[in-house]
Amino acid sequence: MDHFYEQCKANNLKITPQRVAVYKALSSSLSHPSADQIHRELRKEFPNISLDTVNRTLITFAKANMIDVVEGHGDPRRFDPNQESHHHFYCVSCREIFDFHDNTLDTITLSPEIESKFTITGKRLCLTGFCDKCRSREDRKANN
Amino acid sequence: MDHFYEQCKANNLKITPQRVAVYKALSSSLSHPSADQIHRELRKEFPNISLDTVNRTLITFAKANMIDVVEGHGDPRRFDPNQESHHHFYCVSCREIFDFHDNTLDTITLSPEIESKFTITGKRLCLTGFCDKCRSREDRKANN
DNA sequence: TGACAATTAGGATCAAATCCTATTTAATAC
DNA sequence: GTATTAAATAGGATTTGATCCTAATTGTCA
Repeated sequence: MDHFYEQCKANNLKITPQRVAVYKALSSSLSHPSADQIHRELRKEFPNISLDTVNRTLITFAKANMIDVVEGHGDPRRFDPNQESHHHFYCVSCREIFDFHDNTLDTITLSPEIESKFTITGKRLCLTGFCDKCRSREDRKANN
Repeated sequence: MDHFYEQCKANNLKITPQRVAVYKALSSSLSHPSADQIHRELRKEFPNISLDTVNRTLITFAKANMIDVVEGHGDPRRFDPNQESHHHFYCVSCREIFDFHDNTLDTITLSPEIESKFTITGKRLCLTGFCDKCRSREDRKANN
C-alpha cells in the first residue's frame, strides 16, 4: 500500500477513504472486475459510496497508470468481417481500431499447458496507445 | 458474396434481405463498427430495419463464425490491477478473463513501421475461446 | 402453392456510463 | 491547530447500448 500512497502523491491525487477502498478492492481481486462489481463489494463496508465515485476513481487510477483497463475498454460491441489472421491496435483517445499484419506474430505458439487448459478459438496481439492523429493532439495539449 | 450464401446454407440460416444488407455493410467497412453504426448506415437504404435485427444478425453471423466480435465483446469496462507484463484468455461463455504468463511472448518485437506509426502503451496477447468449465458444459449441450 | 418454422419490426425494459449540482473534505499555508 | 481553497463525493437524472417481447411477415421445402 505504500506504493499506492507514493503513486497518488506523484500524480497529485488526494488520498481519500474512497480511493483507498477502491484500490484495495481491485488489488485483492483476481477477476478483472467492473466498476459495478467493485461498487457492490464496497457497499458492504461503505453503504454510501456511489457508483459514480467508484467508476471515476478507477478511471483516474488508469489515467495515472496505476491500474489498467482491459482490452475492450467498455466500448459497445464491435464486429470485424476480416477472417484472416491479423492484429489490432486500439487508440484509447479516438477509439478507432487499426488492423495490422505480421507474419511472425501469426506463427506464435503457446505453451502446451495453455493449449490444453482452454479451447482456443481466437488469438490476436492487442496493442493500445495513441494513433498518429491523437498523438499530435495530445502533444499540443501537453505543451499549452 | 457467393461465399456468404454458401456459409448461410451451411449454417441453416435463411437468406433475408436484412441479412444480405448487414453482411454487405460490415464487409465494406474498415472501422470495426458497432451494431448501432451499421444500423444508422442501413437506415438510409432500408428505413424500417430495426436495431434489434441488425444486432441479432451480427451475433448470428459471429456464432456461425462468418464474422468476428472484437476483443472486449461489448462487456462493461473492466479493470486490472496487475501492472506486470501478462496476457489474457477470455472465455466467451462465462466472460471470465484468465491471466497467463509467458516469457517468450513478453519479448515480442513489433515491426519498426508499427512502432513509429503509433505510440504504444500496452501490448498483450488476447486469446478467446472456452475455459475448462464452459468447454465441458458446451460439450454436454452438443451431445443432447 | 401451401404450411411451418424462422425471422423481423418496433416498442418496452434493463443495464452501463456519464452528467449535474450541492455538499463535504484533503492538502496547504499560516 | 485553524482557515482557505481546490478537489472530490453522493445521489439523482439522463443518455446510450443491448435485450426482451409479441404480433406480423417471410423464406424454405415438400
